Amino acid sequence: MGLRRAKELAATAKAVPIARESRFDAILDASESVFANSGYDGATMREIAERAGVAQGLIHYHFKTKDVLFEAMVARRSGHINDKRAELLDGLFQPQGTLTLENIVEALFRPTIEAGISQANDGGAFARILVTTANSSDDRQKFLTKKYYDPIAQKYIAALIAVEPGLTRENAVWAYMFAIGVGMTMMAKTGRPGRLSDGLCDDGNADEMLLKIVPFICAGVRALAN
Amino acid sequence: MGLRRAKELAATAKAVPIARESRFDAILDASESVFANSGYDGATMREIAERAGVAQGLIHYHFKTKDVLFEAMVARRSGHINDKRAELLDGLFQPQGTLTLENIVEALFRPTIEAGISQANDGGAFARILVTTANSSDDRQKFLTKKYYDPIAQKYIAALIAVEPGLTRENAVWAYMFAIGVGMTMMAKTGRPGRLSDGLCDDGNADEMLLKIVPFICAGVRALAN
DNA sequence: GTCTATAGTTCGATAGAC
DNA sequence: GTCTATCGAACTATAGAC
Repeated sequence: MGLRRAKELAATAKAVPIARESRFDAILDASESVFANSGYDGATMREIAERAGVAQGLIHYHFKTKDVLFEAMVARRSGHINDKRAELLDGLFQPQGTLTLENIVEALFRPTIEAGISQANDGGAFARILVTTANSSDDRQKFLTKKYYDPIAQKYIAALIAVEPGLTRENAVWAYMFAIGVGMTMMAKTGRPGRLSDGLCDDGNADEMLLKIVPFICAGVRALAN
Repeated sequence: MGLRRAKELAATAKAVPIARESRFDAILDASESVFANSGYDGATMREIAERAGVAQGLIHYHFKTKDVLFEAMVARRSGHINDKRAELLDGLFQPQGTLTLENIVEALFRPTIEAGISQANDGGAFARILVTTANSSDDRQKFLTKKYYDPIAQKYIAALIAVEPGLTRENAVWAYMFAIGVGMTMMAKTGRPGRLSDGLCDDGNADEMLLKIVPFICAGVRALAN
């Protein structure tokens, strides 16, 4: 039952195990890298089918339309990433956790980074989708951001206020948006940092970047919390 | 001589006066809003023609291909914005100027903001293009970023080091990239800040946002300059 | 569930009248 | 310079055999 499974995926947004190698999953994997490299409109069903090693017709059997495929792909991986984010954040509030601004910011980005690295086919593909999705004014992407990312955003905004009581709610929302903006430069993997620095900076190395990003964001947040 | 004019536009990247109302300019104006709302692949020549109030064939007479049109549009406005940026930055180094980190960051963003606001047809359209262009891994946009935005980026990176000698070149490049990332959240106009804050934040108000962004970025830069 | 073949649509670009 | 009309290619989606 292909299409039903795809719709469940999109409806629940839960952490469906990202396992290989049914053709169904191969299509979703291929979607990630093709959509990431070409955008929604630039991507073609033919290219996705080719990359997945299946007939084009099979994609329509499983997902019916390109739109459904796109949302199913976002749902599968964002469910996984955001569950991890929520789990890390909740852990910081537990008695054995250490609720600091630094830990919050790290919890915000690490799941995305690790999801990108652990991808077998194309490291960072989904991160690039996440980036353009979260920051697009396109209606489709606005809808998906609202559905899959706004709820977890609210949890992080509340956490920022918890560790920095000086933050008004307004400033906390700005701070969260700015943090996401900074994170984009890490996740987009444009190669621009390397180009601008004659190779000193490497936006392919997520751990090194986290070492720069976390202090940058934390200082910025505190500047808004006076 | 339409196409020649378009190619000169793309080749020089100079501040061509943004004047209306030849059909040539009407096409460029329409391109901005259509490309901004739909992306390169999502935009259609038909929609641009309709928005410009001209026949579709006329676009091809002036610009030959969609690719040339896109670059001509980027060239026209980025030339204008980046000339202004360079002028503001150079002014800070003059005897009568005040070279501070805050002033540098403000000079970085204000021309883009004002270009967005002063647009008659669709405020912020070009800012959205700039955002996706500068942060895309797409080959076309990578090329345009390199051609139109990397030179001015180097000037700003040098300025950051000038005011914050503690910055290594590597950290200065990261700081610049992060600053651009933060600026995106301001320029993309997704409406997300308003949604997340129940209307407290308004990403349509550029001046209010600058008041939040400048302290955030300056604190972040200084955190990397120890 | 998976494939091949193709229908139906839309798009970028061109031709040619004015 | 500007328009109308249309070509040829590429795309999404469907039909039907296996």
